Amino acid sequence: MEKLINIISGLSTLIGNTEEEAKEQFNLFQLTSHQMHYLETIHLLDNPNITELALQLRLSKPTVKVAIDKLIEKEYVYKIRSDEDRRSAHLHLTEKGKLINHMHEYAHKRIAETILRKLNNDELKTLEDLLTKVLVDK
Amino acid sequence: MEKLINIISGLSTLIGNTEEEAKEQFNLFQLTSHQMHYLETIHLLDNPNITELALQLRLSKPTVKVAIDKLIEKEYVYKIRSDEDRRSAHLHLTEKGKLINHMHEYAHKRIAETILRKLNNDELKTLEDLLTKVLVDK
DNA sequence: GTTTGTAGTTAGTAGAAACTAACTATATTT
DNA sequence: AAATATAGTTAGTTTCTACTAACTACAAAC
Repeated sequence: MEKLINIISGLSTLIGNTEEEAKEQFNLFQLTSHQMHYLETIHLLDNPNITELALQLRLSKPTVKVAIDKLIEKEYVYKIRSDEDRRSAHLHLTEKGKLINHMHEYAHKRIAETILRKLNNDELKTLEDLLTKVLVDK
Repeated sequence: MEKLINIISGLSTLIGNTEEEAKEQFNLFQLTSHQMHYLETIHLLDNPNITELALQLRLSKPTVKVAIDKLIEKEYVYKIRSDEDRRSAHLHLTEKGKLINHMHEYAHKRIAETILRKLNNDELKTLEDLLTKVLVDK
């Protein structure tokens, strides 16, 4: 188990650093880590309304409202009023807002490249199968 | 490559979520994510002084100084004045501050357990060998 | 159709987190 | 030894981040 934990630690560092670098690449356009987290959570929850977002982030609705207003102002997010419940509005990422996902994709691609550089075809196939086994149904 | 990227994405999510959960476990003792990042960076830089820490975090020295004062107050960090340059002081984590590392270790252990549950001995050995190959000398 | 509930907003406030400018104390350079 | 530079600190300010209380508009329950 000791060895496995060390490997996971290494993997965690590799992924963390690569994501960090990717953020810096994309960070040219001014966003705080908090604001990035908002964008990620909107993506994760698949267009939540303010109440759902506040719940997930464990913040009050006014706090989230103010933060979202700034992201709307900066054109990372827009609102669509719900037809089913006209009190409510769903949050969507603009193209600019979706860059946050591209950022993660970019990081993952870079890690994939590292792996491809280190392994031959057979090894790659084996690694994919094993990791798939690890990841299925959580 | 597509398949590999998806696997990495899954792995990244698994690690991210597990670290997140671990943080919540340990979060009983009041620390903001910013403050945790300070502790992690002090560990990463291996007892930096204020100037080095500010440089790494890309913040001004007064900002970092104020933040560190609070962490000292709360007994997560202490300072040792340098003998070589008596203007300077190095930052150290207290036992309480080192919990931040235990937190990561705890997350990694939990991931290891997930893997052990999914794979048999042969598969585990193969996975370890392959990932070791991926991780060596970056 | 009146009451009660819910989504979102507005206003006001408190504390945290960032900055610049200017200071003290120690080191280094000339 | 005087001038310059560097580490850390202090003071003052601005912006960000969070909250509660109270409001509007719509929905649901009675």
